[in-house]
Amino acid sequence: MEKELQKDNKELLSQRIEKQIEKLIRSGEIPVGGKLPTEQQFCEQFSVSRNAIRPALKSLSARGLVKIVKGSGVYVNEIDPRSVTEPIDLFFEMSNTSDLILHTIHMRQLVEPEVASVAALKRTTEHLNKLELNLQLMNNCPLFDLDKEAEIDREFHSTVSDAAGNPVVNLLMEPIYKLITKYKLPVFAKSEQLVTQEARDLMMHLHQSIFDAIKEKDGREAFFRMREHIKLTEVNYLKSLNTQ
Amino acid sequence: MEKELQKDNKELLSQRIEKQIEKLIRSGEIPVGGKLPTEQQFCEQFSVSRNAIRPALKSLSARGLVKIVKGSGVYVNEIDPRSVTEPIDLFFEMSNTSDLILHTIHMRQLVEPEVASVAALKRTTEHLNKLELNLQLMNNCPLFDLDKEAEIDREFHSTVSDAAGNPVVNLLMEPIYKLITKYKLPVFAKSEQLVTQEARDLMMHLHQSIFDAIKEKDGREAFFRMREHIKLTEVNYLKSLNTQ
DNA sequence: TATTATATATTTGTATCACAAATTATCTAA
DNA sequence: TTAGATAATTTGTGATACAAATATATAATA
Repeated sequence: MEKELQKDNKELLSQRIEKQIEKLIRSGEIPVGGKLPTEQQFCEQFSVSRNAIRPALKSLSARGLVKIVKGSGVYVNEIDPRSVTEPIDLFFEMSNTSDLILHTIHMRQLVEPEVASVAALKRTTEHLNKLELNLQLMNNCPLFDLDKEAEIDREFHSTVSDAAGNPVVNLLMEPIYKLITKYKLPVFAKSEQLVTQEARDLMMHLHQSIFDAIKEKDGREAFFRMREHIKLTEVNYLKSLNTQ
Repeated sequence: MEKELQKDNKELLSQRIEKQIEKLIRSGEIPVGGKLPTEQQFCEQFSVSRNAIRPALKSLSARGLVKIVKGSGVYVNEIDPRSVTEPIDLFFEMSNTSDLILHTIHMRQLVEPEVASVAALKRTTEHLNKLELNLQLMNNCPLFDLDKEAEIDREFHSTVSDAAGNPVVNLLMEPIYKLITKYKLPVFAKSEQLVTQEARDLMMHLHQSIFDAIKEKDGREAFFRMREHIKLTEVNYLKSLNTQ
């Protein structure tokens, strides 16, 4: 049962084969966890060599559709939610303009206040513990260790999102949180004139007030404190741009 | 100048090579548009065969980091924003549970009213024209052509997002809009009892009112009409689940 | 000189063959 | 029945050759 490969010429053999195999997967013909035909079988079906099959499988593997196990076979992958945003991470990382960062901050302004509000209602004690620990870590973080500060900051917001209990929001916001690390790079490059104890105290105070609201299940309060916090984040970022 | 390959054994040769080459790219050592060494050169540098290099390059290509041009070479890719969400599309497509869809609808409730509000202030006449055309298309869409209706619906919301002028929001919301097509599948599977002219009229009326608000640059009105619309969307989806 | 056409060289894609390495299936012995 | 050894299967890598697309160099022409 040899299969047809529509020859759109200009398209490589391995690419046409990749599309064929992808169809098998996306259509559900081969279920998740199921085993694909062996390279040999594909070779016969498509009447090509392994050198045409292997790049197709490798590409599908890199895209997360299949998992290749040496000595065993190729299996349809259960997609890992944590991996699907990696291309976005890369994109943000490589187009790291101030415009982009401002857009991400604006998106945070859209999403995070509401998220904090929902988190206040749905949070578990585990979330509270994690947030409390986070506040301590921030308190112990050296004033000039901006990388560590940013990482703790990221963790805080990521945890609040998690507490809101919407995995879709989590998934899509994570790449944005990862950018927090980049917020203060201009500051660091410029000088330490903006790295003050007051700025740190203000940030910590806002984190604390957000935490308190979430702890008290006060959604409205959490909403406004978060909005205030992100607004301050934007102001600080703009300030750091201007002093450059 | 042969390069070191730390042998974490268990990890394949081609995978270690892929990481090495990825470093060259992410570090910026080879700039965007720059040309990578040829397969031959890599073979010499790493003292391996082409069969170890080619899968590494193919994987990087599938992940969007490089572009392989037959007869020419391998080049560092300028990442295409439209492609970075493809893994998310696939993930949503393959984990198509009612829970997931509800979560996406909740995210829409978080984001879209604000987006509509901003769109009302920033929209261009091109956006208005596109939206107006969209309303006509919906008006001419047969009542029972649910696929077409969903596609027009998706286009409407996508355009409103675009009008808001935040590419990050656009990028991250697009995978969610693509799911609109799936909303009414349960309905279709069940029966046509929920496919009524009234429901269609109501939806069109809301689209129209959102459009009007955006046209009049009335952000507040756009906000509430959009909120109403998404709320209705959720109600309809829940209804369709219950009748199943 | 500048441009075009031709020829040559370079580079990636595919075909074979061979073997290594990991896994899976089979068989044997206790 | 179970444990261990053996064989078979399957993907990974090496090597060589050639096809196909592109890039470079050369030569011819205006």
